[in-house]
Amino acid sequence: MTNIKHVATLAGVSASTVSRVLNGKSYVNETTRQKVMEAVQKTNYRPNVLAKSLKMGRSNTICLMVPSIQNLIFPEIARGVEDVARRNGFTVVLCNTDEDAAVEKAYIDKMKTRWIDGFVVCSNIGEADHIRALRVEGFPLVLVNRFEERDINVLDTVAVDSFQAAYDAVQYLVRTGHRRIALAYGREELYFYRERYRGYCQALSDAGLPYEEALVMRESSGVDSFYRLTQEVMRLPQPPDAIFTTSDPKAFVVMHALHDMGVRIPEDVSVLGFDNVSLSSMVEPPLSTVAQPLYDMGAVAAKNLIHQIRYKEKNGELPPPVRNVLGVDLIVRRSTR
Amino acid sequence: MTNIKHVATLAGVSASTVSRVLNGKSYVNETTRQKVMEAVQKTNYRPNVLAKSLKMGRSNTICLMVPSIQNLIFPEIARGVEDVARRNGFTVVLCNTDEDAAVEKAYIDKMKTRWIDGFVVCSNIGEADHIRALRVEGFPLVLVNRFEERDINVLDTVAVDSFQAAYDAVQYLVRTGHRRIALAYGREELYFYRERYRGYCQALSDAGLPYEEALVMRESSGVDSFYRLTQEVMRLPQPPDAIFTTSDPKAFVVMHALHDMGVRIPEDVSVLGFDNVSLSSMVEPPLSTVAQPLYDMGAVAAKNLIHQIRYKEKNGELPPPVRNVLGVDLIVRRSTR
DNA sequence: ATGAAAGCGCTAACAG
DNA sequence: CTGTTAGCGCTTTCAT
Repeated sequence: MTNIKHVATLAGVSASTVSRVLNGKSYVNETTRQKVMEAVQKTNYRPNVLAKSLKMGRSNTICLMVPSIQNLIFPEIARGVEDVARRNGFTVVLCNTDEDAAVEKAYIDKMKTRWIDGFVVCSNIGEADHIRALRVEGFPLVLVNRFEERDINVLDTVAVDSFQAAYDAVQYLVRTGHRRIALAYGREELYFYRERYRGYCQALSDAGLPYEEALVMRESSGVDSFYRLTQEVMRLPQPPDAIFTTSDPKAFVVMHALHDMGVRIPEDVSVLGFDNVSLSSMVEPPLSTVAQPLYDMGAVAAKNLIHQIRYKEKNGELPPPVRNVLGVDLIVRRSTR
Repeated sequence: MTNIKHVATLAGVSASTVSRVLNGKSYVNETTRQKVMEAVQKTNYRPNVLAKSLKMGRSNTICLMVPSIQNLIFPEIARGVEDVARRNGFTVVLCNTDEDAAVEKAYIDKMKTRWIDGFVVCSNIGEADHIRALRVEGFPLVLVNRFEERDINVLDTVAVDSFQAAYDAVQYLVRTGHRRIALAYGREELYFYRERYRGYCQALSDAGLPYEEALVMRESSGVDSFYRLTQEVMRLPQPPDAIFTTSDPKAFVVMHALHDMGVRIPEDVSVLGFDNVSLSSMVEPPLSTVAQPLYDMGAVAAKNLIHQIRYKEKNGELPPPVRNVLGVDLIVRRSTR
């Protein structure tokens, strides 16, 4: 690898001059600038980012922490993050945590020693104060999707309005004639699932429909538990005429169970999902769902993070936190009537 | 951030001694070792990886290059890579290339300036000599899934035996009574798709079945083109009684088209996929498929890469390339009879 | 406008 | 066994 000194001697100048022309921070005589550029070309010189980072205390690298990239929604988010990172000269390090606090902590620790510039995290942050601590320590941080109510406007967040989205979704179901709407609830420790639940309740109530505990399916052991829960709810004396699921993967399981029971979708019961994961259009029937702009969420998160990084560089402190709320789209396909 | 000097003065020794106890390369008096460890604890000292990398010419970071993490198979592979990387103290940088040679080159360039230790690449390497060049330049490199025949035993590779897997799959179809087996061919510029095609042809021929060009569906514009192709093939005077697809996403599209035509699966036609992507068990009917051990492929690739890195460190040169061939499993679900 | 020198934090000879 | 020194490649005062 050719270094700045080679270039300098080749151009007949000092290393500092080369640095100056490359970083354009200071004025340099046009003719020497030319000479330097020539030498750079000739040697195909690339500055050593490590050395630069060491010197500058900045690595142009950000860390993306997700529970698991195997979970359908995170590849989309990750792609959004990576695209804007790349366009801004940043590199992204991928960390799968499996929602294990120990792994998370170990990763954070490791990232700090690399002088990572900031963190985009989609973690289960309920108890995760080691994540919140990041901002206190001065690290740019943005939370995507997973955070608590108390984090809003305290930390930077990006998400959809889960309450409103669920409310609108259920209202749609009511408007299209459904009267007994079941809910496939997600893990209750996650704020956004609680919000979707609230939206469901509120929409029911505003429509004058009763809330029935028997109609809310509560996940016990992973998404697969909805297979059994679907069977149970459909065997009720008065089974539901629609099932609103708080995520697409749950909808897939529900549809599967329904199919195995010989229940027709949407003739006997409508199924409405949440997320619009890439495969939701491929199942049979194609799933109606509330589309979260996953890619955009990643992109917005990265933009916000990079803004924080630059702001901090300039002002020595983090900008005030901002809450990014993105809109959803109701995609009507063929699983609802 | 506390640095090695703080620790040194706190422990009343020199920086080199601290370095020595932390890296355990050289013997250190037990009592001074104690003192140092104490100081390390007290200050919660973490070595600055950047400085270390700069000094050592190694970053403990590897680069994972994929066309797009949004493509269903790459999250699994990525997870395999990341898990073994983490367990070995490596960090992974994620690069989505969209199979764009320019993006690939830019990434490689950038990675080199970070002194990345090695590359795991799942790229469209047909013409990509900038990838092959990596090994010539001394970079540890392993190719997953995508490579040409001429790369085998020249570069490190990991993949399944696509020919054999396809051969066995078609043989299974024949054994279960299918006589007119269509093939959903993939992009022909990819070696592994050509191999699957070869396996298909050979199995047909060995079973005494004729090869019919009309029965091979050739992708024109992305996976969606199989919707139309399926319609066409099913409208043939003698339609197929089975469709073997060279990837699961193609199978999903095929099934979709079949369903829309009112063709029953598997009663009228069996569908057999390839990959065993996580969603293949969730579609209706659950997809029978040739399971590639995607996670393991990633894990093996990372292991191989790390071995190369260590070998090179020790011997100053790369070890001879190895070809890793992993086994597949035929998963029979309900889309085949 | 440019060069010399110091230093980011660490490791590895080289002495002792 | 341990301290001193040099240097990885870069940026940034401070002189000139």
